[in-house]
Amino acid sequence: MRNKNKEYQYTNPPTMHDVAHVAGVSQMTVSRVLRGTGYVSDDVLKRVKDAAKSIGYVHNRLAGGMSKYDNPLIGVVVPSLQNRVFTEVLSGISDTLNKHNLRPVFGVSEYSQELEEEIVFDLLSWRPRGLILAGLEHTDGLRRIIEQTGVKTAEIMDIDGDALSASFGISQKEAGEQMAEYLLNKGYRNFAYIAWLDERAKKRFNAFKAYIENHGGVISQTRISQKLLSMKEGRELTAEVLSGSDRPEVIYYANDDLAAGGLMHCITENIKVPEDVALAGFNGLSFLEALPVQITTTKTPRYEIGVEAANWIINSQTDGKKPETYRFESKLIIGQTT
Amino acid sequence: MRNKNKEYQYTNPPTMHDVAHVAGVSQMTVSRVLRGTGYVSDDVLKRVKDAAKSIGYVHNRLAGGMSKYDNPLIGVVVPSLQNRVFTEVLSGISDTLNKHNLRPVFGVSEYSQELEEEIVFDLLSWRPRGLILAGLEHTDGLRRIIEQTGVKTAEIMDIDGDALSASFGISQKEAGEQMAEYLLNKGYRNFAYIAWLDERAKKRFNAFKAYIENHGGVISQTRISQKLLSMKEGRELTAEVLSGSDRPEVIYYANDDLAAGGLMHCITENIKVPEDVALAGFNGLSFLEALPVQITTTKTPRYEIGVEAANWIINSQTDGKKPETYRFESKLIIGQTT
DNA sequence: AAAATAGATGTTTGCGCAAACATAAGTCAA
DNA sequence: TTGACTTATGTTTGCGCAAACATCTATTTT
Repeated sequence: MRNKNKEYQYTNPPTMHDVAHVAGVSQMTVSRVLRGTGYVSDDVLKRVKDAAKSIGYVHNRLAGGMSKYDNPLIGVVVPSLQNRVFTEVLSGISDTLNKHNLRPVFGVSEYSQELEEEIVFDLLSWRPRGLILAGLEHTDGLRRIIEQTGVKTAEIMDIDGDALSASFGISQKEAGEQMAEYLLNKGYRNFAYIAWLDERAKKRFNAFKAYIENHGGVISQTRISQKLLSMKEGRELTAEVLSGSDRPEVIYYANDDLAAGGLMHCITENIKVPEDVALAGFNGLSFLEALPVQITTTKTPRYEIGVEAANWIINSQTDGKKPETYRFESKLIIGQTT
Repeated sequence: MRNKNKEYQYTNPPTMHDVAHVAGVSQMTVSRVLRGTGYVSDDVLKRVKDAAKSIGYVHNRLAGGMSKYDNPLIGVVVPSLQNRVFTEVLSGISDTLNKHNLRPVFGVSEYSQELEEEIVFDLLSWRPRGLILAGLEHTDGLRRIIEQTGVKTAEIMDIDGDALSASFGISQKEAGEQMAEYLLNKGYRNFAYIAWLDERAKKRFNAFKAYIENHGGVISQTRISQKLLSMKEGRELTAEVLSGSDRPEVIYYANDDLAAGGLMHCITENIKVPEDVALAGFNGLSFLEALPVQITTTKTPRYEIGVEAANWIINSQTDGKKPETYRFESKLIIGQTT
């Protein structure tokens, strides 16, 4: 075996055995060198590393992953990549995983629970160390799979409901009520609501509506977009809402993009904000700071949620514990539009 | 073996062998049922599927992946998730891969070639079917690894340079020249440039600058942000550029977010666009349509680039072919800001 | 009726790695 | 100088699956 023959015909792609042959050691020694475990002499260390580099050896995790059970993959499923909220959470997740040399494998569910289930089932075939999902609403099938496999699962963005094992997010209910309370205190009574109803927005709005109606206010109009939520959509729906005879005093939007679109409509049409109509958004995206007028909104710690969810996957023990809730605070940002 | 004993104590997590035991068939038959290949009777088919579901069996790709060589993972590395351009490309990639039941494993390089190399090396340990990278600029180490492993690699967003094996994008050079030509024809001669210099923007600007200077124009100011490119940044830098004594006639921005920020500054400060200063962006993001004024920009087919790159990975043969270039057309969108 | 074929299932084997164990040489204390 | 450890390496084994091949039965063809 101590044969430094550089002409060795290794298989394609090269294996540890090929590296071992070139370096004149055993396969196991190569394994030790490449993982940095156990005892290895300096001489052998160098020979092996050189050999690996010279033949272009790349570790094969499919093989090693089989014998042990410690996989550096984390499954991540988000509803959309078009929504900044999710890309910011993803950023937090990605940055955190990077630090630990873990990789996200991921899927986009298009806001469909069925597709989410399919994707998760597929992701589980990679035996990921953990799973990060958006929201608390999932199919029964998904819940069952997760229980049966016992995969460590973090649910992000929402904490109002039953978590599988840990949820990370703000209270949508509280955020809705907080905004309602603020707007009522400002004296507004006639409200409109513009949204695209994803689960989180739905919870927020229900709390908002209940609070308003219990305190002498009224939701006189609601507009639910079927398309995705964007500035353009917000602008169009705002035009609709304001064109009617019963003009609301305030429009509450399901997110900042919609609200910013509404503001653009008002600027274009010379509608005074907040005198003619007040506007409020949700999320507290940073682009709001660049607008001519600061929009009132609720700021949510999206990046941090991603970071903490990822950290939890990495560090926590979940041996039969009860579901945990990691509550993040949302913050009312009072701008010039209310 | 024909033993339908439901009390069978299977290992945790369950394997095909466990399913086989419960269903009273051989492991190989289970494999056939679950993959839908070969001959299986209806009776056995049902028994196996039921057994798999009842014990919560999830396919283990780490095992199967070893014996064959056909992996449903695709490695994807993008510079950032904060930049909409990349999330839109990712959407195209993700949608396309979804259709073929392939999954992206992915990493964010933070615009660092060194980090990109590290991530790619790590991704390769999963023996992905292909790799999608952003841009044509990579470390020598990365190039070497890709050659040695022969992994099928698509490079997206840029085609002005040497591709490893296939590049998908627009000609940044041409886009820069096109905008320069248009603005010169409009009569503008004094230009400012605001950017965050990533490789693509750099190429675009160099072509833009050369064209301007060769045709009697002058770039009187350039501002390079060290932070990420955002509306807020665009607004601040625009304020700076316009505060000097030598006011440019036009500001060319490296992307639409910056340009929109500039527009917001002008709206706020009552600066007339394009009379006092003209503005031009890049990308043609859809949120521009919601702004009070249409910004002149260059529209790029980001989603399509993602789709085509993914399709190429899925379908093409790359046995020693020369590098291919898939050229997409960018389109000048003339708005009201020039 | 014999031969050929389609249909349904089982058995053996090996993928590339790392855990577990085995060996062997060198170092140190008593 | 012996035994106990430390350091450095090798050997065997099995992870879970799918390819390759082997059987065997029921049809169909000639």
